[in-house]
Amino acid sequence: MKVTIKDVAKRAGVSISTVSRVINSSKPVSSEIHQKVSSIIEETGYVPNPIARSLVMKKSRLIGVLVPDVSNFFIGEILNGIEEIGKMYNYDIILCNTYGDLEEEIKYLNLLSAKQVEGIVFMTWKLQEKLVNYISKMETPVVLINRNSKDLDIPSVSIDNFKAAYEMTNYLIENGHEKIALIRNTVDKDAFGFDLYRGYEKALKEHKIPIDERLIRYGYFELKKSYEITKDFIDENILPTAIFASSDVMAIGAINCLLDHGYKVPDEVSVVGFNDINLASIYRPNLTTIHQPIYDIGAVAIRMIIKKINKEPLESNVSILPHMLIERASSKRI
Amino acid sequence: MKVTIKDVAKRAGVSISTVSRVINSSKPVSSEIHQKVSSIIEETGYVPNPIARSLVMKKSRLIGVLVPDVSNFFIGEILNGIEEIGKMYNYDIILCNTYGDLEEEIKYLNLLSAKQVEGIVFMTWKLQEKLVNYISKMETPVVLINRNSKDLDIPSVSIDNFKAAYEMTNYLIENGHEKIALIRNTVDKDAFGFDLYRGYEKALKEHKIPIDERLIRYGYFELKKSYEITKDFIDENILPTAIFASSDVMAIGAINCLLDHGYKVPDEVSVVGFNDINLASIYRPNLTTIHQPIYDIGAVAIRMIIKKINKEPLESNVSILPHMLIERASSKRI
DNA sequence: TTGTAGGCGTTATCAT
DNA sequence: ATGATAACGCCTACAA
Repeated sequence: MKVTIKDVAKRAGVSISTVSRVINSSKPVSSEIHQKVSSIIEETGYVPNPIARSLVMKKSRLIGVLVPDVSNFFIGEILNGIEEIGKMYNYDIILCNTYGDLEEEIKYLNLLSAKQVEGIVFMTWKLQEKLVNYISKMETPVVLINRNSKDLDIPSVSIDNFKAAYEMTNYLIENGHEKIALIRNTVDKDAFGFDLYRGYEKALKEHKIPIDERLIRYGYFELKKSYEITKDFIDENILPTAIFASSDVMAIGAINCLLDHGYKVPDEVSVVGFNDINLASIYRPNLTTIHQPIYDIGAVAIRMIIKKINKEPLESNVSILPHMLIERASSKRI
Repeated sequence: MKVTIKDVAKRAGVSISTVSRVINSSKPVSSEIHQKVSSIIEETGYVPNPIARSLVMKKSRLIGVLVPDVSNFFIGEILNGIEEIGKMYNYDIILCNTYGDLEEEIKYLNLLSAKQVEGIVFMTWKLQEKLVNYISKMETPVVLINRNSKDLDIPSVSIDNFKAAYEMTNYLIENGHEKIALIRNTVDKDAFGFDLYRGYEKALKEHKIPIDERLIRYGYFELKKSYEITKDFIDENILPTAIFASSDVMAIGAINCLLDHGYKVPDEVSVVGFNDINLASIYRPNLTTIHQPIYDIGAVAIRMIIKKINKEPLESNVSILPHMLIERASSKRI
């Protein structure tokens, strides 16, 4: 049987209030009683029941984390940041996998707030409007990951995807590329990575390079799809000199396809990615990519949610973290 | 303000017990009252407070998951299995990152059981004896992942690492290799992967191939270390014809080194891995490796812990899942 | 079938 | 400084 505060009180010959006081040092307790109670807590191995505590305090010290795929390379690194900082503030993390499915997301959003989590860190591939409305109405504070939601009033943290894509496209152009394919995530405006398209477009326009719609395709976050797209470029005989993939994984899909079909990377085709997941520097050739401070994204997100929980003001509703273009072996000047 | 069972009772003009009964269908309720209460629950959006419920039921419907590194490729895939099956049984997952540090592990083990989790899925790189003793004494049920603990009375799930390594070594030998390096994880007997060494040894012995201690090194789970080891083989002029790494990631470290130094894989050196993480078939050359049913390992583990929670008997204390040697492009006959 | 009341383990507000 | 006691929201004998 678990020992409770009552047991301790009884054995110490004091009231439970006193025991509570020494546990929480919420009010002064005479040092001899403090001694006694402490030693009894020690010997009985008493630990306060956090559930009972939550009930009266109305605080669960739980933060829900909703992600579309735990095993995703990018997300795993973010989770590290979330978990570590959460623990630092004495919060535990409840992890939920949504598969990016809208219904699952709403279901879990409900479930979590019913479970009395104090806040929710939310990440998804596609932030549909329905979801935004839903979240805005929730009482539990939510922060979004990897979403520039200046227009929304939901706090969020991410890099400046638009600018990063703009820089990457410029980099390719400055290295002599004109036929630059873009492998986007999805068609949807509300999907993760839409800003990349805008950045790409702007760079091309500024350099007066006409946009070739045939070179803009959708990889749906999948390595395999990206592989197929690249194969299509080959088959359709429109292989560009550079491929800009919206994620490192899709960049690798493209490179794999190229290598499998006898093309040299980067000698014949430059391929660049986005995110700089660990894999980007493990894979050969190393990926030229946009470095995101992935761990920090998680860390900042959970810090924001904790601030929201404590009703502290956020410096800014959207936190934009710095990115960096990293040139490695998968791209070259032509 | 959150609506409680009292509010519902009041508005329905019944007692809270009646409301409780319709929520849990624990006892018969006349259909008209049932109607009424239901509709009020509907319109108020009442949701039972799981914390209050936990307190009286002494069940939190929470399962703790302790892993050494969330962002590890192998672990991410396991988490998918854990999360999905957990949800299926209406359990939530509390995720903790231990970094494989003994003190952290013990700390979290305590923390979790204090948090009233009903069970714990535990994974670590090094299962020190101290930890085993500790776990055996815990009241909260624990199941170990990826550990053949026939000798322990702690339930566990994994593949037959010994047999898998034996098969892999045999495979290499049958393909003409005699100089086979083994990149182990760590020196420790209690570390994850010790059985691989035994399997390797047995295969060599059976084929009367003398064991060359210079070819057995320790990569400590790290790609970088494995890279360095391979570099050492080159520098010391003892590069074998085959390298058997205890993990896919370390196999990739070895291959990267080989490629960087102008060696052809698999033409000059065969390199094989272990685990078959997603990356194994993404990386080029594709890795010959031991396939583990990674998702299932997580799924089985959580099923076991749920059985333990419900005090149902386990068919077996150790669950050994099937593995498979997958031959891909990183190895060849010589 | 329905309601009353006690209890789950804490914290917090009163008195004392 | 210490001790009763009332919450917190829910479940469950027991009574009616």
